[in-house]
Amino acid sequence: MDFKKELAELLYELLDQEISVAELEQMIEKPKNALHGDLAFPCFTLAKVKRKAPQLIAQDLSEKIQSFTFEKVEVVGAYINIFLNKKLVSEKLVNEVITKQGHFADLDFGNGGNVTIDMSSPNIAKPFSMGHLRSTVIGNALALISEKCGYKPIKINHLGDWGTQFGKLITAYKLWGEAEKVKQNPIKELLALYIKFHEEAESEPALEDQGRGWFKKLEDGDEEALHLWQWFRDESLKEFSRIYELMNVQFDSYAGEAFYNDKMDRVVELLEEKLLLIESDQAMVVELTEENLPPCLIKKSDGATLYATRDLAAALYRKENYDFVQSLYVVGHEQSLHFKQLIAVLGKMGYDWAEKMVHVPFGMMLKDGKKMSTRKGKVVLLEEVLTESIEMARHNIEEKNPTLINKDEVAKQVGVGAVIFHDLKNNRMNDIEFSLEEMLRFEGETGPYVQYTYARACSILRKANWHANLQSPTYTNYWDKEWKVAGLLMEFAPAIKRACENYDPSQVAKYIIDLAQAFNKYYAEVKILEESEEQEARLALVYSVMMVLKEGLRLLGISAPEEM
RNA sequence: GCGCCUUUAGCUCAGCUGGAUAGAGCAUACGCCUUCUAAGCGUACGGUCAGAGGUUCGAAUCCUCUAAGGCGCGCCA
Repeated sequence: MDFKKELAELLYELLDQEISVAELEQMIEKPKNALHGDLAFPCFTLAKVKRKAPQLIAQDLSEKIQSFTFEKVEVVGAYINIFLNKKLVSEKLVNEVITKQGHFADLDFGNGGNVTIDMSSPNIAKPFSMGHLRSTVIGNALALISEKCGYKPIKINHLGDWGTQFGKLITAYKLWGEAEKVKQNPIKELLALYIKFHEEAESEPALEDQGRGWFKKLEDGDEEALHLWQWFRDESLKEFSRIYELMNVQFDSYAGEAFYNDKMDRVVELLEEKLLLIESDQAMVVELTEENLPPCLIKKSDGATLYATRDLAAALYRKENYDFVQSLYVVGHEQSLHFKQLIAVLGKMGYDWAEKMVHVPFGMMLKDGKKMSTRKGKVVLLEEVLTESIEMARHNIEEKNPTLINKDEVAKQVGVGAVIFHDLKNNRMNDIEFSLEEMLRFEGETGPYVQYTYARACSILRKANWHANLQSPTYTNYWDKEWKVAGLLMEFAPAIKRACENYDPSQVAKYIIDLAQAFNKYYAEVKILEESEEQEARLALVYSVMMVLKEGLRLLGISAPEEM
């Protein structure tokens, strides 16, 4: 179903095999303006090789291009504009969707290779903020997309369940905490303690030392410290799982930072063996001057380990356990340097797989133009946002479709879908200014818009009592009005490929918006349920759109209600 | 100071490996439900693609510099 390639092969022969098919394929483009056809071949570059005016070359070539696939070949200036045979192509595409259904646009370049995805990774004893939403939602979409491309994703929730903040938290709890209050409202209470610690520490610097002290005890296996830590962790996980359930995100592993506690000595030993570890101001570091990077800190002066140490241990563990062909880290871009260092250290250790590790950075969620800070209590809680969004969806249902049966379920799908889509529709590097209003917008380029389009398509099929028939029907009509929609079906696979290769789910989001827009225009223009000779073909097209929208939403981690 | 990222319509953003008059959504104004879900569709309005050089037949896209904003730069993660 690759018309670009077909054209390239044709041109290859016409141009006396002087330019490779691959190169020609590169030169063929998709015109922005529909008046310019479906494929275009600019002849400027050929002018040099052929030593002939590009317009003449275009004219010359156009006369020789003949194929059943192309219904019209036009020359405009130096461009050859090619119009695909709408009927042939549309029918091919629609029939392919009907036969493959959800597997339409499946790709196989992943070759079954394992891809570990480090994602979500909220911090224990802290609320699940909007910031964590990005990592969760992007990671989940990347997992689904890479699976669609033939990889085997392994989603790892690298929980922030270790580190000096636990020392601080234990200190705070022992000073001001009450067991009852924590039991009643764990995250809120623990967060309050954490904030209080930082407030007090500003005037009482000794607290910081106490915090470090308690963390050291924790690392050394002090019973009281361990007990409190376990308790904080359990309560937090309970709260997180509620959110994951709401968003329909599952993990293959919850191995967080604490999991690597007993695996770090080995890293330090390996570094020593390879003579990479050197002392600097009583701390142990790996110098990265050759790589033009600041040194990577492996051990603090008090002997305690650091983030980098744990991530090295995690990388080794993942390589040994999953033998990944790619290892993704969906982590905010403020940690870019850390990952550069991490990869550089692994490279210095002689692991060639270090280059298979990819930091997938994303912009920050801002509040009033500034980064949200847990310590200052300036966070927006994801659960509250989701709850509001669901309520809003519910409200809309009551207003627009009061007779709907499973209102709660649909409200959940739409509300959550709005939040996820809002996060995924733009380039992940953009910072997002948090705006509840924006997030709860259900019109225009939004998740609910796509879901709504899907529901409309479902509704037509339901009323027509149309079911996919694998007999590969033939259609007698022409596909003029349908062309914009049908032609878009062939863009689905390329969009998925782009999304996978660039770790960019927004490619899929943009594609389904385009398809939904095209379909809604068609829907307004053509009364599909009106009896007509084209009806069978039209219903098949509606089915195709329905299928692709559903699959596109699925790849983003969004479910599609059949009615809303 | 050094490094990374960002800058396109009033706002939020697209623009795939450079190609034909720079596209959506929101907002604003007007229009379209006795007929497939109006969470929709249409029309209008809206642009020195931050600025300056350069490469090219051709630059929002590539290179250099400048400006503005963000993030990071050894014992936090």
